[in-house]
Amino acid sequence: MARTQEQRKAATRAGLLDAAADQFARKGFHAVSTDAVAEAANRTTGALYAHFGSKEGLLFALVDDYRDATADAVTASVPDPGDLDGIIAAAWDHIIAASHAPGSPWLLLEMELWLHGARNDRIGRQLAERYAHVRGDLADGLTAWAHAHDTKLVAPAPELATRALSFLLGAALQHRLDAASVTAGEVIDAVHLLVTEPRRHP
Amino acid sequence: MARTQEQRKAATRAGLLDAAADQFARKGFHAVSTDAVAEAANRTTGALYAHFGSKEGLLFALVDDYRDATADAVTASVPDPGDLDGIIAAAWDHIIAASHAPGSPWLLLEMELWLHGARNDRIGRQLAERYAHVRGDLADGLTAWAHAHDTKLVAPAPELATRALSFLLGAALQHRLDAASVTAGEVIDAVHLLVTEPRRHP
DNA sequence: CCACATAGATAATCGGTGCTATATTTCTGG
DNA sequence: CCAGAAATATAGCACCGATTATCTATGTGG
Repeated sequence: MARTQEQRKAATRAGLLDAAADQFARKGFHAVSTDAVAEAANRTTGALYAHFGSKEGLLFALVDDYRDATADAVTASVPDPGDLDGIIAAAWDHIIAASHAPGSPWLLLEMELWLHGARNDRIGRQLAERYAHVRGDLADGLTAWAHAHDTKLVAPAPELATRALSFLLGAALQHRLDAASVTAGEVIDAVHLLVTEPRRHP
Repeated sequence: MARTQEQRKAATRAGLLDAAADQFARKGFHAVSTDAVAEAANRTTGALYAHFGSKEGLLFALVDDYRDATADAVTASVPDPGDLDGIIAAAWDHIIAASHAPGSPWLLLEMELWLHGARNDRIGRQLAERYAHVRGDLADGLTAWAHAHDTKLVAPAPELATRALSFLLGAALQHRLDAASVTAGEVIDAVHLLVTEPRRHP
């Protein structure tokens, strides 16, 4: 096990952040003890405090990492930009399902962090950047799609991106509480409607 | 002060619930102590525990009350069913602004409770009912509007209600982190688009 | 190999918090 | 008015959890 110090450090840091993400998502920041996070990462609070200084520092680091890491995860998971409905369906799947690790409560962490962002300026700014980044990627995807299909977008791409993201988020919230209340088909229809030229004439 | 016991009790209960709603919204359930809630209501933890038995009991009661109280607040706040854009604008204002008490973090409480609902079956069911109720009211409003204007809705009213609610929620989330990222006009346009027959000129 | 530096583990402190047992105030029925 | 009941207050306990010194292990440069 001749790991370099740097590797060791990075591994613990990553492990702690992963554990924190998981626990914070499942139980909420304040309901999770530093011991619980450390134990889940097979480390101790000593390591945690050496890395992050405080429990809040752990949260800040998590938000930072989170912003950089998952920013383009949604858009990257999209298969190919051929079929718009396919893209929407993939995005929807990605949001409501755990995406990466099965059972990982993605949406829960998203909302947990959103709440902290709404209550803490520093976190709020980080998240705002993150959302802006996601919208940017989405907007790029839309313009690329429109270009590839020789279609004109009904509104500026950034606005359409905001539209799509808004709808997907809100639908996911409702879906989580009552899966029957929102079907994938309805989501696809609605986002399609928000983004494309109306097919019918007045 | 010859208040009857019943009045006293009811007032205390209401005061505690109000204080809990406010504090939970601002800081989060686990970050708020029972003492803090009691003090904010000018009572003591003795009264709190006599009424709700436990801190979690207070949360349950809050969710219950919340469901019944604010269910039709959104739809009731709508001025008159004449102008659809006006209705949407009012709903949007209601969601992003504090609605009732100025400065009351409505959306924060909404999301705080949503998180607890996603983590706790009992709360989740309550909230699911609440959301269903809101959608129901919204759907009724839409059918009434369509009827009054002799228009046909593009899809079944319940689906349109889900659409509108989805978009409004998701837009509110983004708006809270970055007010500039979502404008009222964009919201109105989008919801309009989701609900009405496509038309090229106003 | 060996001193040093760095990463991580241990264990104790200390304030805070949920909750309970008991006292006190406030109403009600006679 | 006055018991008894109901609503709320008071005080304190038992525990937990964030933080911090301090100690041990692990890699590193000479």
